[in-house]
Amino acid sequence: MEGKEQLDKARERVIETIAQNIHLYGVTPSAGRLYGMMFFHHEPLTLDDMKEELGMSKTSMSTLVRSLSDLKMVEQVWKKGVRKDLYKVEEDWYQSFIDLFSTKWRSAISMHIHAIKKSLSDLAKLMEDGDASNEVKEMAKFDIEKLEYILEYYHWLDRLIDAFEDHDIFSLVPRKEE
Amino acid sequence: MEGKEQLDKARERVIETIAQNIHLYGVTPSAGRLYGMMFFHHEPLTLDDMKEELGMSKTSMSTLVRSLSDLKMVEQVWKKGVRKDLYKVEEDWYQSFIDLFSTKWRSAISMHIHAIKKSLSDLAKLMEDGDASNEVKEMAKFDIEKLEYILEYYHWLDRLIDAFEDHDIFSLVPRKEE
DNA sequence: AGGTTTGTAAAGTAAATACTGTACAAACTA
DNA sequence: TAGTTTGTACAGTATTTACTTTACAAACCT
Repeated sequence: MEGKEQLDKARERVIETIAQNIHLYGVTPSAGRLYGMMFFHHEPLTLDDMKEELGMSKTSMSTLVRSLSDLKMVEQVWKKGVRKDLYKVEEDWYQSFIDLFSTKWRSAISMHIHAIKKSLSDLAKLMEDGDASNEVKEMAKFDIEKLEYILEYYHWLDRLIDAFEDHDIFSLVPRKEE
Repeated sequence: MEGKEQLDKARERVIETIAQNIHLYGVTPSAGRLYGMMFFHHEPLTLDDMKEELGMSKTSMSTLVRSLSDLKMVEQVWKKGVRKDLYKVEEDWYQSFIDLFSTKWRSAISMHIHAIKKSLSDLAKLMEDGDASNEVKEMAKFDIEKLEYILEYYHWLDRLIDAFEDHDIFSLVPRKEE
């Protein structure tokens, strides 16, 4: 197969770039390499295929492919007659990007909102407390202001993710440049 | 100072939530704790203040504060008469979020675009190559298609970040909910 | 100038994470 | 039914990363 080397080199370059930047998705370079390899495979792969391609243990393939699935970057496919689990990359990269935000940021936002609300309520009680020193109340007042500001910010983030999930973002930034 | 305990507890809750989610910014929980602690300090802090507050080494404070500065989450301030370096948190969280994307994604995008363009050009040469087998050319054709697709995607990402940097995003998702 | 103070580089240590090999349960095969 | 195959939990090892201690250069102060 004359020319296969050049082809592989062209692929390798892109795969390695993915591996080096995939930390933005919160996974390791190995996961990036796996993803990149799968990207250039036109057919779905089994764990044994991956093990073969990357020269890593099957256990690693299992855990890496799971982490990519959790991020919706890889999906399982079924093919009749095939017993092994098959996986392929999610082809819609725009959607993958959106899913990344949903999965990674939503939970963080709700944790933050929960913590802030609880603290705000505790501080409100403190402001009512007759025993609390004026000095403390003064600080509490500052904190309440700050917490209200960041609460607003997290609500904004939440609406931002809505805009991605609802694909409203494409009206601001269209998929194709005009 | 009656009530100080409750105040500190309310702060601690928020700080710990930041620490647990700061990995989204690509830094460690310690950096998150530092950031959170600084957030509730109304005055700028020196490295020694931080060391004191967190009970960590001064070297760690230096490296952590630098990583937060790189993300534009913390900024250095000057105060006449004070010899030590002073730092405070960037108050505009919306801007910090935008800066996060600029700093973290821009470089990744340009690396990707560079690699893809190079590989596309190599594959184009391969297609012209008389010696290359038809089988290889067929694969190369597939790869070119895929690479053109993801190149388009990265250009979209680039324009997306423009929309953040230019604050156009606020016309789609306003800061305050109406 | 000499003597401090301040921030960070460099080297070493402790802790966390990534990866492997073994073991086994669940699903399939005959 | 017993015998395979397949995916993953678990335990152990290797590598990486986070943090500390020591050391020192640069800036400041008499």
